[in-house]
Amino acid sequence: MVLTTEIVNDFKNFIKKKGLKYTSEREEILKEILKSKDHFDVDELYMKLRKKGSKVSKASVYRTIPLLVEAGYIQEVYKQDARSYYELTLDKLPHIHFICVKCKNVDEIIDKYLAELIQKEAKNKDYTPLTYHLEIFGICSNCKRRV
Amino acid sequence: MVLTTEIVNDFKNFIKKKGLKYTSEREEILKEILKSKDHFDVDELYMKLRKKGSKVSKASVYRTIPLLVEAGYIQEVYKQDARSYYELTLDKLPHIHFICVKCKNVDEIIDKYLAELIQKEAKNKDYTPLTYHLEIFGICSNCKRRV
DNA sequence: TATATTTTGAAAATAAATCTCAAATTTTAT
DNA sequence: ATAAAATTTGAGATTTATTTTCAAAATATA
Ligand SMILES: [Mn+2]
Ligand SMILES: [Mn+2]
Ligand SMILES: [Zn+2]
Ligand SMILES: [Zn+2]
Repeated sequence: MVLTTEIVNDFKNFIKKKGLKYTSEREEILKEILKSKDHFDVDELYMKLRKKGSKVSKASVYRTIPLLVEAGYIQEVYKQDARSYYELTLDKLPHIHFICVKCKNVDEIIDKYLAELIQKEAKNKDYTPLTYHLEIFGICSNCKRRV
Repeated sequence: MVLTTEIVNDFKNFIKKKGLKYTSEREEILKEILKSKDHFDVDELYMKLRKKGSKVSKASVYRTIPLLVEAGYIQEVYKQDARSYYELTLDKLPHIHFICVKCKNVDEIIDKYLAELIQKEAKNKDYTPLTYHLEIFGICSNCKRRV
């Protein structure tokens, strides 16, 4: 577990180092994302902020996300219905996403051999891996039962 | 190597079995796709058809693709810049896509342990896998050299 | 405090994918 | 072969996530 205040401070330094200005909107968005437990899209995040009384615009949410990706706090994990979903990178091991094509539920699986496999293939191609997605589309056990 | 005429005939049967009508547009689109050697999006496919003098509309291309996916001839392999890319499933082993974030080049890697890993995890979750994508984003060897 | 620079919100623009609907085509029935 | 029924087509309109525009507001610097 990493402290929110510490992350917020690191982000401030990241922003400053890039010659950008540290704004309350950027901080609000980061703090809200740090509370997320699973996958989110821009609209969900924006709605959560509004419900708390925040006045941030959707445009600012869209503009802040690439900064948080670059800073390494979040990652785009998959796209569904032409929408991008993100998740916190912190405290998380790289994992597989099982996406049920019936109910759209997304399940996470940690496989300890996956990272090795990727490192091996990347080295073989002289490729520097940054991030990866393994998405498996199929039918979940719930949906198999109720046919 | 599978014969085009044989595939075209199978597709005709597939369409008929679904109670749909077999049209010259659907056949044209399938034949063009069968010539593809790598990944394509709807626009590229549509442009190739038009250059050959075909009169098919983009709407028909969009409408035929899900049929070809359902029939198992093609697969959506990744999304880039809000666009879906497809490839022929025929004669191809499941593979990894290395996507260079600098030059956008996509490289294919066949890993013989990947399919096993997926089967193992799916069985563990009582999940029926249909398709999967493993995309690795990073920097390719070419782009590493010219910094 | 004044100045320069960046960021913001609101609304317009963009673009891939989907939808609409009358005309054309395919299939089935006669 | 011909007619009727059903589906598909092309063209353009619509949808919707994301990006862009730009004047006003906020931030950083002097
Ligand atoms: Mn996840
Ligand atoms: Mn491929
Ligand atoms: Zn399900
Ligand atoms: Zn490259």
